[in-house]
Amino acid sequence: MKSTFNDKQIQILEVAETLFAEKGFDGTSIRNIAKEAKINIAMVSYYFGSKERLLESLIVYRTSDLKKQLDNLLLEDIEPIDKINKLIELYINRINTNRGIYRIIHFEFTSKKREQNLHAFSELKKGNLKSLEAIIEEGQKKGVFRKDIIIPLITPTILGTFFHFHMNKPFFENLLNLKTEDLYNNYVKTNLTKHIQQTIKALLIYEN
Amino acid sequence: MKSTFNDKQIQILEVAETLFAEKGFDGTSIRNIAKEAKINIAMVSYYFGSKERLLESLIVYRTSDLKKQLDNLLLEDIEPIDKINKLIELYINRINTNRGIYRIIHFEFTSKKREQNLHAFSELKKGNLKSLEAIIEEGQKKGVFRKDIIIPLITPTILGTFFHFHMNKPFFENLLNLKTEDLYNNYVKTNLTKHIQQTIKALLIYEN
Amino acid sequence: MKSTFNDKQIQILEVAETLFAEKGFDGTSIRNIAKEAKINIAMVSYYFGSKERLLESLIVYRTSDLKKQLDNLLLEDIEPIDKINKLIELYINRINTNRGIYRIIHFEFTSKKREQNLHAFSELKKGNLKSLEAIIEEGQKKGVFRKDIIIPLITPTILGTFFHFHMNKPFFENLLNLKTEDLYNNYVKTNLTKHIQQTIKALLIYEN
Amino acid sequence: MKSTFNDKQIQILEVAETLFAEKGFDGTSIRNIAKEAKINIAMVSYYFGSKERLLESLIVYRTSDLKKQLDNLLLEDIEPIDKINKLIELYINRINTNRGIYRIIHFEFTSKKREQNLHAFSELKKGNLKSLEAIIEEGQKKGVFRKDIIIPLITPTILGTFFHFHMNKPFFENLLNLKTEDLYNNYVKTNLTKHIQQTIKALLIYEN
DNA sequence: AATGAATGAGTGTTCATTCAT
DNA sequence: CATGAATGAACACTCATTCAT
Repeated sequence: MKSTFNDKQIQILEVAETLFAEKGFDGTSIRNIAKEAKINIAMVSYYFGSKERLLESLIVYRTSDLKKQLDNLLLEDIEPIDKINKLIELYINRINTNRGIYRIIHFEFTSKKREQNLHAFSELKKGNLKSLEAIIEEGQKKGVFRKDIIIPLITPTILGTFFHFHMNKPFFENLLNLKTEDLYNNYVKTNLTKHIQQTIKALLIYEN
Repeated sequence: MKSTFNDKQIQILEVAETLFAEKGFDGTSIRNIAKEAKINIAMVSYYFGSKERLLESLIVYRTSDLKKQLDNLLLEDIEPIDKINKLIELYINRINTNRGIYRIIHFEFTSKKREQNLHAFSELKKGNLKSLEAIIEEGQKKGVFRKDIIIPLITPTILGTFFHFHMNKPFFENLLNLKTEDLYNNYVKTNLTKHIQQTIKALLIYEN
Repeated sequence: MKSTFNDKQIQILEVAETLFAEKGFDGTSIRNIAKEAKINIAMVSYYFGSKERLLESLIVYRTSDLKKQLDNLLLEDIEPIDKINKLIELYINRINTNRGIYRIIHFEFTSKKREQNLHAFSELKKGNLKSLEAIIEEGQKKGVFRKDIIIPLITPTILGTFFHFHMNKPFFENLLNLKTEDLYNNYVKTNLTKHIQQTIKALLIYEN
Repeated sequence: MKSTFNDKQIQILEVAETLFAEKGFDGTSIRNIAKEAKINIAMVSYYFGSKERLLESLIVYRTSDLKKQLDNLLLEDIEPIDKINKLIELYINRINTNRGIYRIIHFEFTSKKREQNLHAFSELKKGNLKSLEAIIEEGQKKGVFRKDIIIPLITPTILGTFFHFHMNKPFFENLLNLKTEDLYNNYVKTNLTKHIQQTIKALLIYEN
């Protein structure tokens, strides 16, 4: 799919992403965005119609290629548990790289106020769940995963663990002595990812 | 600790809690609060100094007795795994009952903008972690828990799972057919709690 | 009835009256009013809620005592034709003195956009019509007025003639050589008033 | 006079007429016009120079043939009073048919802000007055009209009555039970026209 | 101790117009 | 000749806070 956003729109979207992530949607003013992006205040309304629709555009802009990545993963010829591990890695890597947008999604699309706004976003979540179901059912057929799994609760554990860690970044930076951004990122990519993979594996495989 | 808030302050705090939870801190105006609480607009500044300090007061007001509950749990004479299960139950029950404040905490104290504001809140988190460490170390000594656990990552899994579920309430209500508030609450108290307990148990006990 | 407007509100109302009359409602900005009245821009919203409601308040402020004047006239012990003449004089004098508000009424409350807004204003018009009907029916009973009068069309002739004259002030000032405001006002009070009185008298009395 | 407006200009003029009549000049934006007329926003400035000059063009476009109609009337071989009646009918019919433009004229060219703008419009009014004078002087010479008439005040009575009625359309629709546009138009063409004709006749003929 | 009045700064949005192409 | 892109200024309105009483 070809992006429908032009250069200036992308510039605005990226500045908006940063600011929304830092200060929240309501905490960011169009003037903030305009100043940071060095564009005229009127441009946001001009290009996106409204601040609200800028947010929607931002979600579309950032999530449009996730589905493709998931589909590719599903087709790989590897064991189910490895698919799960790769899926976790993919999620965490994606979110950690695009921290901004996922933080925004996490914040802004959970309040009653905005929940109904983004049909596209709800569809994304359904698609993600479908992919996960496919993998787990494959594992169940092969007899390696337990059969009494509540699949929709897996995603909250994967994403929730990461988000809670990330949302409390300053706390964990301090606690785990992750003084630089690199140390933090490295911890996420190794220890945190591994923790989540272990957790999910334990849940999927071992008796309780 | 004796509460230092008078009746009117408490009235304001409770209205603020509801509104902050519904619309976020920036999305809630002092006017909203004043109108809802049927008090004068100047009262908020008068009683709390500023909107920001109202938020801080709110955190203090709502979290001051959590520590006590945790301490009591630690002293109970039951198996470590049961303590963990009770801890999970306590957390989820507390958060689910006081959704407002935890949602606020989750939202407002994770952004760069406000992270440094609440020393007290950081202390709370450290205290919580200490309690969890105590239980797990007890289980490790007794030989029932694995020794290679990264304890600080347990909390993100417990709380993150719950939060992610709760943040996507509309999505899961729809997906799991939880049409009423009662059905939703019941699902949280049974299925979701059990899912988290199983997850943590699997993680703490089984080899990987 | 005691006015419910305080000094500052009255100050705003009077400035608004002048500006709305000169430039129309849409042509006048809250900034214009604030600047002219030397008050803060926020005061208009603060005192009246919105620009629209400022206009409503203005109508109420200026028309609230007209009914009383009409009632007094009805009770006078004079001939019907003299009552009509006095009514015309009263109308013209009132409108000419309060040109601003009547110009505004004439302009702003005739467009579809705002017609329904002011119930009070519609009631005023009904009351005026009632008074006129009372006088004319009295004259008809006394046998001095013709019986085939369409009473509701009298008001358009009285007010319409005046308004059309007034709306084309510059044209008539030039045509009739009314170089000063005094000359203009005098012409209205004598010649124009007399013209309208003659017109209505001729209509009410003579056969066609 | 050959129209100097091309098709696109005429399209813009006609949309502008409708919108100006409905919402006033200041209440109508170039965007409104462009959208309604399905043309580019820049077209208005491009074709007419500015929004103000679009209004002027509109007046010219719509009033350019009135003079001709009046001249024809003057040359008819009928009694003066019949000429007056025909003149009234002509005016009301014209205005009622082209309500849009006359409403605009009535609204926009009477405020201080714009009065001086349209020389052409002032000339139109002078021409109209000349025609009326010609008819009345003819009647006076024939001895059928009174000699003490202030001719310039006749027009305000004719047009003013109609306008006041029309400006209070909703009020009279309700009062006179004119539920459909047809009923309203019919009332204007019969009752209102007749009322004005009677009024002017009474004024021109009967002693006071 | 409590509050109504008031304010300057800021909000998102729309305005008429310009200009490069 | 025509227009999409762009803009600075202005719009009505709301903000958190202050202050005299």
